[in-house]
Amino acid sequence: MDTIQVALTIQEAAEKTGLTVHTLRYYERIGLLMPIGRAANGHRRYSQQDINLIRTLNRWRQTGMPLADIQHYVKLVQEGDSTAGQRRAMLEAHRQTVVQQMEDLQATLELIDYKIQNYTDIEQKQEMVYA
Amino acid sequence: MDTIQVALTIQEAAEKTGLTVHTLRYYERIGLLMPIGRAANGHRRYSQQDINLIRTLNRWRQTGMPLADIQHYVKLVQEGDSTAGQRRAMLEAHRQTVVQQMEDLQATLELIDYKIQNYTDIEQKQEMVYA
DNA sequence: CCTTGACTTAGAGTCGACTCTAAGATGTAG
DNA sequence: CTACATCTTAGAGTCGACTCTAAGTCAAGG
Repeated sequence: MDTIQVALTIQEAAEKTGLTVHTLRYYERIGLLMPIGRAANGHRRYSQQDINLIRTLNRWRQTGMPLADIQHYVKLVQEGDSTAGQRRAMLEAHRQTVVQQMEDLQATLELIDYKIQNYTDIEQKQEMVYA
Repeated sequence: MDTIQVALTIQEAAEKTGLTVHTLRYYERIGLLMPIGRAANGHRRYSQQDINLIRTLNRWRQTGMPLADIQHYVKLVQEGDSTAGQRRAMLEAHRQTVVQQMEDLQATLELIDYKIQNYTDIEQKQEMVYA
């Protein structure tokens, strides 16, 4: 099987990942996403692997992992198999924060629903608790 | 029943709400949390109602509601019953973003677990997908 | 040949949300 | 009476994460 090696421009990569071209360059500058391949004229060329990595990083970012940590994670990935244990530890730590966030969101959801119910009650002439 | 009217200092309010005294003053300056009562000497005195409001706001904030929106919400609270509909609409909108966040977290959790499983497999001599 | 548009870099600017500092008032303990 | 803690204000500084600008390169179309 001969897989065609796609090589997206920064514009196309931006579309595929939901980031802006500015952000893609910024990520590269701070040491995330290194190294991105270049065309003969110096333009960036994003491989499918790059896109996959960026999509994964987006998930970490969306769930509150600081760029500094993501940076560390990517560095471990680049250092190869010997860092597998450390990466696994990072994932397990992040798993815990995600679980915690879900619990917080669940609690907030209950509060919101309780308050919405209060507003519904008010429409039936009851008194409202403050805020 | 005679409820004792507690009036906490800013220090005590900070302890009860998990914010710093700096943040409490900052929130007041930007028009959140107004008006906070004052002692004869000009020092802030936080009522139980203030503490309750701050705790509620903390939940909104922890779930990604921008301070500007929280500000708007508090303003509506202060304007009284006539704004109940608008407040309800805000809560319902925020409910949606919270639900969305939970879905994102769930998806990320699955990704994390999948990757952790990969690391477990690696320990049994399998190949790892990139990142 | 020249313009247009997509790219490049280094560096400056913005934004949200704090976080801290400086200078001064006041209340209590020794 | 004085030292110390705790408060007050206005305003400056920080931090994370972008976001934008300026100046320049380069390839393709008219």
